[in-house]
Amino acid sequence: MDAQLQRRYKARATIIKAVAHPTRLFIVEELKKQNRNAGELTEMIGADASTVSKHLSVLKNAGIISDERRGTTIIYHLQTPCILNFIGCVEEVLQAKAQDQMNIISSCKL
Amino acid sequence: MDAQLQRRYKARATIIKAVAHPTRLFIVEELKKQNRNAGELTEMIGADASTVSKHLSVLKNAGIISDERRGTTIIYHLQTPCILNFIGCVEEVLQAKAQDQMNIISSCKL
DNA sequence: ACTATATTTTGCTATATTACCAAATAGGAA
DNA sequence: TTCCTATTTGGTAATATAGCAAAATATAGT
Repeated sequence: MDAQLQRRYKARATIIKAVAHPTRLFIVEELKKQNRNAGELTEMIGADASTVSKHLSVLKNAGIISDERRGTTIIYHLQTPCILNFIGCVEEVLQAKAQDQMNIISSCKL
Repeated sequence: MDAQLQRRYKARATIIKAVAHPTRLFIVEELKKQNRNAGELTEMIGADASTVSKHLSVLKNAGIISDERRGTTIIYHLQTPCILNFIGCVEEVLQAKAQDQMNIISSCKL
C-alpha cells in the first residue's frame, strides 16, 4: 500500500470516525429532522454543554455539519445528509448479530 | 434521551467504529473484491501480523466479516457488503472540504 | 460600561485504542 | 513426535478520546 493510498484511507477514516460515537450519531440524526442550536441539542442529550460543544466541533471539522450564528445562539445544520445512508446497513449487521446469538442458544440445548 | 435509545445508539456506534480505521477500511474494501487469508492481507498492508490479526478480530466481532479455517490458513469473507455503501458519501464530504479550502485561498488575495 | 445568556476553549483525569514484540496455539508434513 | 508455517494472544508503551468543571468569548439588552 503506497503512501498516497494510505493518506486517502486515513482521510476517509477520519470522516467515519466523526460519526462513530453515540452522541454524534444522535446529533446527526436529529439535525436531519431539523436544524437545532447548541442549547437545544445539549438539553436533548443531557450532557455537559462543553461536552456537546466538543462533539459539535468534531462533526464540523469533518465537514458533516455547519454552524451559523443567529444572535446569541448558534444554529447547526446537517451539511451532508447522505452520511446517514448506511444506518440501514448498520441495523442489518446488528440484526444478523442478534440472530446469531439466538441460533447459538437454541441449537445448544443443554 | 432514554436509556434504551442510548443503548441503541451505542450499538450502532460500535459497528461504525469498527470500520473507522484506515487499515480496517482497506480490509473491508479488499474483501469486497475477493476473499483473502490473513497472510495475504498482512502482506498488502505491510504491518505486523499481530496488528492485522487484531484488526480482523475487531471486524469479526462487529459481525462485518467472517472467517473460515482452510487447512493451515484462515480465509476471511466480507459478511455485509452494504457496509461500504457510504464510501461515496465520505468522498463527497472530502471533496466539499477540499473545495472549501480552495475557496478560502482564492477569495483572500493578499 | 455592566449584566445576563449562549457557547466555546482550556485544563485535567480517566479510559480506550493502537502498534509492536514475544510467546502461545493450531494444523500439516516429515 | 518433531518441525514448520500461519495465526492469535498477552504484555506494554505511546497516543488519542471523552467528559466534567472553570475560565474565556461573544452578543444583546439596560
